[in-house]
Amino acid sequence: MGLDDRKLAVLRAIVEDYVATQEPVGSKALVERHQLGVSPATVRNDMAVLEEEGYIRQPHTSAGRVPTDRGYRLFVDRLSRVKPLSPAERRAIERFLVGAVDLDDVVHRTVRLLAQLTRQVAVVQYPSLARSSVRHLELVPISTTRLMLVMIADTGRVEQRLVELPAPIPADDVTDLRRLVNEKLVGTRLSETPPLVQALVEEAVPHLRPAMTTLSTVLLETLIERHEERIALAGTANLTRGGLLDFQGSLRPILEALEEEVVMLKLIGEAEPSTTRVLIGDENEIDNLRAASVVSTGYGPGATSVGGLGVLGPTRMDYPGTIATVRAVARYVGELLAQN
Amino acid sequence: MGLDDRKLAVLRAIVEDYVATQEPVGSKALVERHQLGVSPATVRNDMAVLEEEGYIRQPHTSAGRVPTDRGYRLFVDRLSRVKPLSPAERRAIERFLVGAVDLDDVVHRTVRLLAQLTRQVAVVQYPSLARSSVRHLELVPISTTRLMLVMIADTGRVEQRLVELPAPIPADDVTDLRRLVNEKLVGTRLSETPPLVQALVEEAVPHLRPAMTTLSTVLLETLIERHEERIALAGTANLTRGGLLDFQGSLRPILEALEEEVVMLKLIGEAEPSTTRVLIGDENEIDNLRAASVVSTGYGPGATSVGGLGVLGPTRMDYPGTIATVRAVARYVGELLAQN
DNA sequence: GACTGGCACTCGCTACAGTCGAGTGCCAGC
DNA sequence: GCTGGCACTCGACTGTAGCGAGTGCCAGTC
Repeated sequence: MGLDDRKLAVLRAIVEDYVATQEPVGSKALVERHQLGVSPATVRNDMAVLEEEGYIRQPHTSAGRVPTDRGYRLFVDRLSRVKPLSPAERRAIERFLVGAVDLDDVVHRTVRLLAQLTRQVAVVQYPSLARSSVRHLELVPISTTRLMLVMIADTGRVEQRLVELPAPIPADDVTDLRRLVNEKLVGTRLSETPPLVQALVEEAVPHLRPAMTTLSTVLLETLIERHEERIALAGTANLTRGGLLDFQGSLRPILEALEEEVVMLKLIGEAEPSTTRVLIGDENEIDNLRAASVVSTGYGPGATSVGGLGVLGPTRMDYPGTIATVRAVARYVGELLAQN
Repeated sequence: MGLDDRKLAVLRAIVEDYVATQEPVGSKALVERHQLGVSPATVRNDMAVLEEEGYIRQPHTSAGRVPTDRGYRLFVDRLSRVKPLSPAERRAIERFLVGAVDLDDVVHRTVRLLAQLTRQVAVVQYPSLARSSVRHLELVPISTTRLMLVMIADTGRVEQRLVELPAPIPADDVTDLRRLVNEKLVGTRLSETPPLVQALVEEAVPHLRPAMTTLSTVLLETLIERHEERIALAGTANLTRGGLLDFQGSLRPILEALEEEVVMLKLIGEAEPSTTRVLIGDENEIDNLRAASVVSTGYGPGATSVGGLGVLGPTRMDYPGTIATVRAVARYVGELLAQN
């Protein structure tokens, strides 16, 4: 029911203290460390209400209180402001990202930076192929029956795939194929490409048709089936901070989830650059991550996202700081991509 | 000193039991579970000698014995045979690796397979560029002052790097550059390439020289500085098996080391395909891995290695089984590459 | 009516003592 | 050189007791 201002202040104080100390916080310690202007007894009454409403709980009778997932949620939604980054952090971000030589490098630097600043596990999705446009397609003959298809996307991503042709093909035909696919596909978004690829086969002159058919299959399979979404990870060692208290004693489910690219993609791959998503504990749909929280956002050169990034940590996490860092890093990465 | 056959048999029995049960093994249990043909008292005498020689130790007085790193070493060198793989394992390997569509896919499948079969952390190095030959170099114009350099190696590896030209360059010149670099470099081993790249610059006609200079710099930096060695990891969740006993309670140092590609490369990137290297605990030069063992070997299409692969786990590890699996997987991967 | 001080109560944590038993080292005897 | 026997060690476990942080409740005050 109506939580008055002081009760909210008590909840905020509990969250802040618990995040800082990792220990259940009691009424006495609370009034000592925060200017609440009331006595411990009053705080106790407030706590009782907060507990009844499900925002905090006691690990055992006669222990202090600990925020619940619901408590963190309220804290994040209504009680915290995004901390401005310190100048040192801003500098760290710039220094880290300047000098990246290519996309791989940008992604790797970003994920390490994020892990280091937040001291959590960081996840960065490579710019999604589905949201990229084709900049160029290259066909490199490997043998008479094999081509290497190299696709360069406007996001800087480069993907290659071996094409096994049904029959040997002369060099001139490769040139023709290359010209055809580039004419049709350069500049199109990959998600809108399938009908065009279809058309390519139909319009091809008869003697190119078999090769074009194989090529189109590879194109569709590789590029459109979102099969090729990739992620980078860093900072798994940070999971071991905070002893075994976080993650209810076992890192196993977390580590397992982190290795499943599909899972991670689902987790971080959906937000727009301007919004930041916070998933707290139980809100997470992935069972293995019920003891963890995820802060994620999208990034991209403009207002639309080409990929997601975020961090994963214990529910007992510095949300305001983490949110600020994740946002800032995403913005910098977006700028970096825009320069490209 | 002279360890007679029975003492060696006792050591073997201790290693086997300890690996299986994860508990210190006592003299009585030993004679019950193995046909040693002597009494516990005799075994105790043998154990005393083994302990004196540093092959086993007691966690505390009045506990059973546990092998030391030195004990495992002796076990691996003299007391164990490589277990033949079960048919099920062979089938698993084949099924897993058949159907890989490109090198990335091969590497990813391999590392997952290895993690799954050994139930340890698996590490696979991508085929080393230094040991690859150039199959083709492609230059794709991105803008008038930017080229994408794509290198395809005979191992299937494809690397790309952006080349920022000092001045705009017409399309015809790009064609010339492409022809020149391919003429000179295709078929050469990357480690032998530097002088050739040098020559390219010197022999270039004047108006191509600035572009060629930049290009050669990128070539040398990217491809030869072994900067681009890469690895794939899988099975970190396996570190949490065996509770907290392995790795003396903290996964942190291990996880940290695993994230350092340089460290991992040093660890697995040196053996020939025919040899298998086993590093046990303290033998490891990397401090963070003093509590772990590493089994690694090289793989390649022929008798020379193009990369390394291996697994990392607790010193308390099934060495014969792990060694067999690592070897078998390396051999299969080699065959797969040879077909290419 | 809201806040406060006081008080009895709960219960996890730590320390300590006692018991049990696996495992050892040693020794005399075969 | 092997064995059975025996005294000994010491970690693991159990039970008890005391401490103290923290609570809930209540009567009193502003």
